[in-house]
Amino acid sequence: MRRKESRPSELLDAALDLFIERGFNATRLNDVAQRAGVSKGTLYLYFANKEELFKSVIRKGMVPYLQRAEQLIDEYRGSSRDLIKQIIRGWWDSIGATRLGGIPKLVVAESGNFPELAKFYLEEVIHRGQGIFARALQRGIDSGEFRKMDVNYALRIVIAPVVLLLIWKHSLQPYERKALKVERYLETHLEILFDGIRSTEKKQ
Amino acid sequence: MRRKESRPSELLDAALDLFIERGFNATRLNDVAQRAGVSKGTLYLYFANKEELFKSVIRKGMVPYLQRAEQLIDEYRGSSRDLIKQIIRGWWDSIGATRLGGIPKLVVAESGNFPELAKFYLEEVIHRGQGIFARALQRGIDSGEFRKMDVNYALRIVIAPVVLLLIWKHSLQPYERKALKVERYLETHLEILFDGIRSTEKKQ
Amino acid sequence: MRRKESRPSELLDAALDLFIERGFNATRLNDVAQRAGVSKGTLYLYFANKEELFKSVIRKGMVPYLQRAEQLIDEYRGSSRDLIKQIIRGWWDSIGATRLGGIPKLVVAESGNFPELAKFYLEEVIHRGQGIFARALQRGIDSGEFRKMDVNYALRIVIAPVVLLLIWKHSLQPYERKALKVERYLETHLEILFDGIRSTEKKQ
Amino acid sequence: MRRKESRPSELLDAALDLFIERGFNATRLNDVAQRAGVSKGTLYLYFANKEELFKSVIRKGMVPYLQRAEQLIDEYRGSSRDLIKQIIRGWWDSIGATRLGGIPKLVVAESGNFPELAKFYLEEVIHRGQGIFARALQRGIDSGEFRKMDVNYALRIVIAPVVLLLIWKHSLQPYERKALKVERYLETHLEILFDGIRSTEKKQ
DNA sequence: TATGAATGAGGATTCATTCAT
DNA sequence: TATGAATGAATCCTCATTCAT
Repeated sequence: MRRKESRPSELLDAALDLFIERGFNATRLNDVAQRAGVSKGTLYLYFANKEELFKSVIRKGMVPYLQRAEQLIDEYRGSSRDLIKQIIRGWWDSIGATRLGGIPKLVVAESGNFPELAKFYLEEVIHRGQGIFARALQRGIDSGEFRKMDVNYALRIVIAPVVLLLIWKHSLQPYERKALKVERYLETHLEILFDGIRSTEKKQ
Repeated sequence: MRRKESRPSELLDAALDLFIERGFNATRLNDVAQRAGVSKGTLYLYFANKEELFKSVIRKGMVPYLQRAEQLIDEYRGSSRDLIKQIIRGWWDSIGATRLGGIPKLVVAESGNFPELAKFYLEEVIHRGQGIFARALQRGIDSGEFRKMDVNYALRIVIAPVVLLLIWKHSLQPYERKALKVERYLETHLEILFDGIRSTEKKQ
Repeated sequence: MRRKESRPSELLDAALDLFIERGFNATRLNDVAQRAGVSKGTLYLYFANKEELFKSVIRKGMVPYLQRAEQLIDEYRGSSRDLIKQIIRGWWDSIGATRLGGIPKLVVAESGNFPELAKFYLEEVIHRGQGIFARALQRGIDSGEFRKMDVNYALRIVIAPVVLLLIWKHSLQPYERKALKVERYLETHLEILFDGIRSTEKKQ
Repeated sequence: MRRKESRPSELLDAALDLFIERGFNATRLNDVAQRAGVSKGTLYLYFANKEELFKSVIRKGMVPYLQRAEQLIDEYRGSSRDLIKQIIRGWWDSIGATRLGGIPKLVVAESGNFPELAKFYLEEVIHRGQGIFARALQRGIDSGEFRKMDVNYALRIVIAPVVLLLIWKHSLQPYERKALKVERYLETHLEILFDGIRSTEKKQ
């Protein structure tokens, strides 16, 4: 079969599965090739080496969502509270609940071995994601919905439980007896959060 | 000739350093041995294989702190708010700011490859740590300091920012331009948290 | 679309360049194809495999000169000394100073891996070349110009410095600080040679 | 078996055999190890990689002879003609007729792939060897035995037939029907040579 | 004829583990 | 106990060759 265009995507798909399932080191290129239904050599037609394949997997996985989130925030008309809720829920639905949710853990695990990847991820994903939350928080402060705060630190507190949930799900959760109820987890987080950052100025 | 009793401890120390610095796979037993000042063969007198060494490193690292935290909570007499603050600050000071802080990231990264380790860590460290926060939160609810809530989920929200901070510090932080101010980060977290979970019943 | 007749020649040209530049093993068929402006597959339309291509390159390179040298000796009317001079100078000008000069080194280097090529080269090039010098020397002996000698050995002494010069030029010379003056080298060789083989019978 | 000291030498011996027999590329490290009676991994205890092994083989092979030749020339008391004869005959006996005789061809064949080796060989072997002949020739000129000549070029003519003989023996000779009589070859060379360079000044 | 995507055998290299000393 | 030389399984990567189009 000969299909140059669709190949890379198929290879990345197979690679994503295996990298998430086994990590970088334990993933055999042979297995990636087999899962994609091609031979080992074919991988090398599209990716210079294992490392480049890995980086491509990460790149392809995260960027699309960020674009959608940035668009949402540009167009949103409701309360900032609802905006943040929606971003987080959307995040979970399109990343967290899918295979892509394994990427953050993967990046964390391999950051030491791939400085270049770490930098790329930091700038193209983390900083960009932080920017989204910074804007959402600032929007709420400006509107009087949220109290004044150091946005750069507050945003980390907003994000942390969700990121850790992702990491958890792809590391220790599988060994846990009872499943975590994601819905309730996020709800608890958002409740505490919005109570914790609501504006107190005009409240009685 | 060194005392044989201290030998395993020296090996674990050297191994901890390297596992944290390079991860499990990239750590060469040769280097561990060298750093401990012994030969490669000697490692095998004390640990059956690399995997056992790794598990021992993790075991030794985390348990002592938990004991202290459990003791603190038994004896504490002040407000629950202060108790939680103290646990978190103590956690940071005795774990987060030391080499041991690298362990959570390490466990997360290798959990897929070491199911047994994952289970051990889950039960001996995570569950035990969660228990500490569960008790502290319940204490506050019982005393009317905190509002009623699902303690099992709330405790995760309490812990998440601190754990993620640890993971961050040992993964992507090193590639970040400007350092994160831990003090302010924790402060922001605690402020939002205590505002978010304070009891509203009797407040004016 | 190019004329099909010239295609093989273009391929051989490209191959010669690369074989001489990099040797047999280090020459990538991909590069040969690219340099000839065709695709890799096309090579296989004209040559069964890399080895056949290699042999064709060698064949094509050396044979034409030999024909000219044989013709020269048939027709020559001057002294044998001048004849030999002319053969050697012609050899250098039409082979040594061109890309073809790299062939002897190539054959020497790969002879162990290509017995068939070695045999071909031995018979079609070496023996034929030796025949030329044998005739030239015998001609001089017969005419009383040169002293009697074992022509089969003497011819090797005549040839050796020139062949080694070729090999040298394509192996270690490139790493040498100062260039060798070919003109003077050949001159020195011929001077010693003709003094060494001149007839002494009727002198003074 | 454990014998750190003698190991490298055994490995180099095995490697020399195979490199000469098959060339660099076609030599399998596996075979080298087997011939030396060790495992593949053991090779890497003593040589960083195949290239280093190759260079070590060359280094070890040639240097010892040069030292002996230099010593000979320092101490020699007879005629320059006999000195040169003795050097060449010694060269053949201790290098040419042994396994070591394959090294020049090897170096020539691989020079393009190993610039570093080429430079090393050029300086440590070729230049040093040329120096020996330069001194011997100059000695003869000074004593009036040889006529005046450009020593730097003449020495190459002296050496060429011997070097080419070595290369020949290890490349195309094996495919030749009848063996070359080395003795007569060298004799022929020396005869022509000494006749060609003898002093004519006072000779009657 | 011509293409170039796909193949897969083959080999260098690494390193956890063993074991004779 | 301690050593460190020796092992060899395991895997990434290359590239000549094939063949569907």
